[in-house]
Amino acid sequence: MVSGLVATIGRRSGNKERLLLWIRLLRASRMIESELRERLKRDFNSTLPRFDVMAALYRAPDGMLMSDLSRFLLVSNGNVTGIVDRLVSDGFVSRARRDGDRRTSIVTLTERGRDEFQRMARVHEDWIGDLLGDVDEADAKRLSTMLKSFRSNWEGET
Amino acid sequence: MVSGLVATIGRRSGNKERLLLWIRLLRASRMIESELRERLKRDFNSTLPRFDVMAALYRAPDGMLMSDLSRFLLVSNGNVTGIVDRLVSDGFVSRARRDGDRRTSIVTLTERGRDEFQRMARVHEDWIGDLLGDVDEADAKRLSTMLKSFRSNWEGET
DNA sequence: GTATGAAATTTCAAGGTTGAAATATTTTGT
DNA sequence: ACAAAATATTTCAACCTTGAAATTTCATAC
Repeated sequence: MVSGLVATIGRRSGNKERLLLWIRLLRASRMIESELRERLKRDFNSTLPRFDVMAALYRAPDGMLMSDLSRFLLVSNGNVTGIVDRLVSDGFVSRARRDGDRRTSIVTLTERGRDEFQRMARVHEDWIGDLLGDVDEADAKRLSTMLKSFRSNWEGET
Repeated sequence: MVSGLVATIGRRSGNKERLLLWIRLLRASRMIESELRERLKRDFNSTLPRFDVMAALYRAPDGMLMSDLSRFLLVSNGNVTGIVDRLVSDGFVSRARRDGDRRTSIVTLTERGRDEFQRMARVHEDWIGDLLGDVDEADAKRLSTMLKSFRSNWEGET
């Protein structure tokens, strides 16, 4: 780390390819997200973030803390507050104060929430199958595997 | 299309794999986006949408119409208005009324805007190389190719 | 030339998103 | 017991995002 060459040395080969990959990755997920948003709105008068929260809660029958939701969904705490607020006022979700620790509240799907989510999930799976129809099963698996390894290796770097 | 089997017939095989792929795709791009957002804020006091607009304008020395930007970036018209407004007030971008058609205005990067974008772009490429470091060059190319075919085949469906 | 419709943009309300500050509660150190 | 640190959540301002309505200007038909 002695000369001005450091900046150059730091560059991996293949960064151009990675940049292109990132652009296409982003573009693909934007297109799909946009289509899903439209359909969720049209058919269920809902949104993707609401769907995500309900999906998380559906898989956790005993409920989740706000911070669990936030961590699992990779979004901020304040964000979850707002989404859950609206889901509560729609009767799909309930907050229960927990004795033992009065800072936290357990969030669960209501009966109505479960029903509504099941209706959405059924269609949602078909939509994805539809939107990703060009990717055949084998490719889907390979892509999936590549993306899986893709955890947050860089967390905590400068 | 005569029986209750229709719903089942409509399903492609491999939808489970596609669903998993979608979840991982979304998760990956969320993680990367979040990291980029943080770094752009920290080092340039900027945001991803601003970066995207500037990148588009950088590649179009003669400028773009608002609607070109909107189409190219896959975001709504109203959205672009706000982002460009803020870039203008920061002196990175300028709107020029065009004679011939007074409905439109040509948006271009200012001198300062070009400089600033170049500074950002240099670092940005390294960031992506860093964040996608686990994907080797060959995989990046394959993934890229798969995602490319991924245009909007479904546009205009029900 | 004048109405009528088309096109480009802006405005606006509602919701999503973050990061930081504020609140409330629990835990820990002494 | 008490102060201080840690934890869970909410609040808030600023920005992003959409879709629909409003505005301004242009093009077309008559």
